[in-house]
Amino acid sequence: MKQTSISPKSRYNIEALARGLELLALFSAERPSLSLSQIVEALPLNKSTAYRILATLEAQQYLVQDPLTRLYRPGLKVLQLGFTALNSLEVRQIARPHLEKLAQALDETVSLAVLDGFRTVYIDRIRNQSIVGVMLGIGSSLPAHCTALGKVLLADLAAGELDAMLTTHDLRAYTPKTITTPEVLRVALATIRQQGYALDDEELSAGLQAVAAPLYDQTGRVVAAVNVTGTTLNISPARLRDEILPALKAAAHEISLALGAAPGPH
Amino acid sequence: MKQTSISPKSRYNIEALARGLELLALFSAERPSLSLSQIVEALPLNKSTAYRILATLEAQQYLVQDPLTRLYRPGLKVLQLGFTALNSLEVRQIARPHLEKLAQALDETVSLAVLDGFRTVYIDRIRNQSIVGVMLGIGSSLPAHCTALGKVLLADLAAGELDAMLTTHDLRAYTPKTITTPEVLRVALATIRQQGYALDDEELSAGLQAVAAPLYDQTGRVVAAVNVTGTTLNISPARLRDEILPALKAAAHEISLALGAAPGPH
DNA sequence: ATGTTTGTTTCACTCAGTCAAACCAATTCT
DNA sequence: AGAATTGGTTTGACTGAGTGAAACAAACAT
Repeated sequence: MKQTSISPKSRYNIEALARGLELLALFSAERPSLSLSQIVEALPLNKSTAYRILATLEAQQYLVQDPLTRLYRPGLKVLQLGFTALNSLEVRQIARPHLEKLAQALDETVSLAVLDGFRTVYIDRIRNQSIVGVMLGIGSSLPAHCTALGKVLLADLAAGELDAMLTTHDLRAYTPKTITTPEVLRVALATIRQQGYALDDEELSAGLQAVAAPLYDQTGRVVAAVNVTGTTLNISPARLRDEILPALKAAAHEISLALGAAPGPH
Repeated sequence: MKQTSISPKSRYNIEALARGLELLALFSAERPSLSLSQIVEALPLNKSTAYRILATLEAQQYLVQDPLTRLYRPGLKVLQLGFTALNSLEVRQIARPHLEKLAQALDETVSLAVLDGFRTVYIDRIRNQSIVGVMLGIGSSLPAHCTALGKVLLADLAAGELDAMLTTHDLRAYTPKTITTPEVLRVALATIRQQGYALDDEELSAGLQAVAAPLYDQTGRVVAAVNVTGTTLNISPARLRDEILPALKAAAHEISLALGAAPGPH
């Protein structure tokens, strides 16, 4: 991402630590537990080095090892940390009650997300009881170009930032409707910027629809976004326009105010 | 557990990594963001060493630095990891629907926890809408001796394990009703073990009541515990005995079965 | 202006981290 | 059964990565 070629802070990188953190980051929803050998083949580490890293992570309770299978998985320390991270996001704290209100009023699932590079990271969600819908948990992420949330967040980037993103990430197609070219995306973002919301009509997954609106803070920058999701079945274009969109925009505006944004025609 | 007294795995400890992890663990709900100097005074680290560790953690997205205040706070990587940790706890996955059912039936807050050393760590919770109640989030922890959950979990420890705990942790009093001596605790745990549930009558906080029941897995060990909490106002002794306790025990039994425990008179 | 605090950078010394390779214990194959 | 394979644990020697002291810079308070 940032390439201050000559004097990056990364000059201070301490390798033993970096390796340990990389190892830790190997664990994911798909690979919740790993063996020493899996780790060694996934990372360019010597077996004994990996072993020592594991021992250290385990001693610190960042990992626990199942004594039978010898498999490692994230420990409670990680959990604990994760939640302090979550709670340190003040956007979330502030937005929470408004999201609840919105979700209740519409009886639909409402989510809150921030941008991390070119990815949309979910940081909160109030679900309705419908069976179908996004199954992604808090903390997980999706490419930004194919979600309403992502597009709203991208729309506020400086031109240069967006350019950088577009050269390093390609716009993978998830459905026939996914935006796959930089040109089309740029146009879409311009529209979104002026209309103050974004739509996702089956760009990520067939049958899935979403509307998202940006949240502004004191500085006038977009710091997060809220969306309402539903299936093509229970959200008609009419309902979306007449009921959902106004409620969403109102909620987003309220939250922005609570975040200290100047009242204005967002 | 095996104690090859002079050959603990900790011999493999790699210090640079350990220090980094300790630094990371400094962040908590109370101290969600820290400056370099705060860190240096909290840990036995040289300023420049701490600086390098911070740089490394930041490069790996484990921390982010507010460019204005220079304060560091946990990054999204940590969040992400935290949730994979949470989801890797299969107890939680399995218990979830039963907890929801229980919470709905009683219209009270229901929590799920595991034991970590001498602490009770909350790993899930379904809240009711009442204003008062435990304000602790998932991932946070409390001393085990003063909560119903904790006592249920302690009750299953081997005598030796409990002894070890009691010598290293003292039983801090949170209210006049808190159990503060090992002898009393041992007696209480024996009772709990045979009756299959634990009560907490204002042992942690005045006005707060809880009942907890253990969850068993295939091996017959207690792996987690469920509880129902409420205030002394809305939970009468009668209601507790006649309505809540039976429902709780039934739910716990169901979950245990789902975890593969042998059906039996728990 | 002057002192104080906090963050950044440099540098020389040495010990911590690394890799290769041996070792051991289970599995699986013949 | 023995042989071969796989995955985990342990050792030791070499050396560069990590360390602390101390100088430097910038921000802040007085």
